[in-house]
Amino acid sequence: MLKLTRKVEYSLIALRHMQGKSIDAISSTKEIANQYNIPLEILAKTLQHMAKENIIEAINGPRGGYRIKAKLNKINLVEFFEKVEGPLGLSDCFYDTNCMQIKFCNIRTPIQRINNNMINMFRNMSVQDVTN
Amino acid sequence: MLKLTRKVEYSLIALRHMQGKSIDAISSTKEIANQYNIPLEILAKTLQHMAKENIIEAINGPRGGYRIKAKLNKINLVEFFEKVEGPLGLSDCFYDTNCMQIKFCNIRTPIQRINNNMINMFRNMSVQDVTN
DNA sequence: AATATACCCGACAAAATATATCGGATATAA
DNA sequence: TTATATCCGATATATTTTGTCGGGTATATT
Repeated sequence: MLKLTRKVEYSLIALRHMQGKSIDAISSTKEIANQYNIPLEILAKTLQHMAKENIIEAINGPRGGYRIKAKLNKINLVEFFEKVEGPLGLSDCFYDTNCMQIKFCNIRTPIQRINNNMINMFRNMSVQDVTN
Repeated sequence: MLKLTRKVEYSLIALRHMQGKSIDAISSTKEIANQYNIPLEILAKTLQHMAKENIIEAINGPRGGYRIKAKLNKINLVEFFEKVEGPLGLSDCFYDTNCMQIKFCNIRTPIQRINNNMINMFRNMSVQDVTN
């Protein structure tokens, strides 16, 4: 409950890794996977995903890899989490109306207040706050 | 990612239900399950668990059920979540040292800061803030 | 042009977690 | 005595997360 996924963690590890290099240095999947002991294929997927979201940029071919593309201090953690993992919320019912209990539920409003607090907290932090 | 479990939600729904009654009124599992459309057996487990944690009190026999035992304004949400679901943290590595990546990890400290923010947020809210 | 390296990507598989069910027990009011 | 309600371990199902596989495309280097 209330955990980050590995995908988010791997993404942050990779970004922090790239952040530690000069601005246009390139990091390959293999390099990062080896250094942080992350399964190669999973990390590959994760990086491809971030590339699609324009957080990083892919360079093909031998000597290829990735480098940071976005301004990490301009992306807050809610945006980042949603780019990597999809909709964010303490309960599905805040972005998906398929809950069978919704019409009986007596805690939706109070939970929503907590949810707003959580969202605000994450909105007040940038990716760079984590990767720096 | 970052979701409450049904168990926590059912617990809160039940507490709020009881909170709406007079102090020593008794609510049965069946009554609550019916009213909020919750599977009976799951709710039963959930209530038994809360009873063991002394949040509510069980009354056996016919016309039995549960009533609130603890001061809900004295239990913060971290305590509550941990009573119901166990240890709380954005990553396992903050309460369990079994992560194979821990010695390579470059984001543990920054994530821990976020984790502390989240914990503090939940610590500043009582169960009663939700059930009232 | 051939080759080797690295990204691309959908489909699949395994593992972990969350959710739900079952069966038989005990307690107690009526 | 009976019916109702809690108690509780074991098991089953569903969902989500995590990891794997196979065959593709792009490009630097030789």
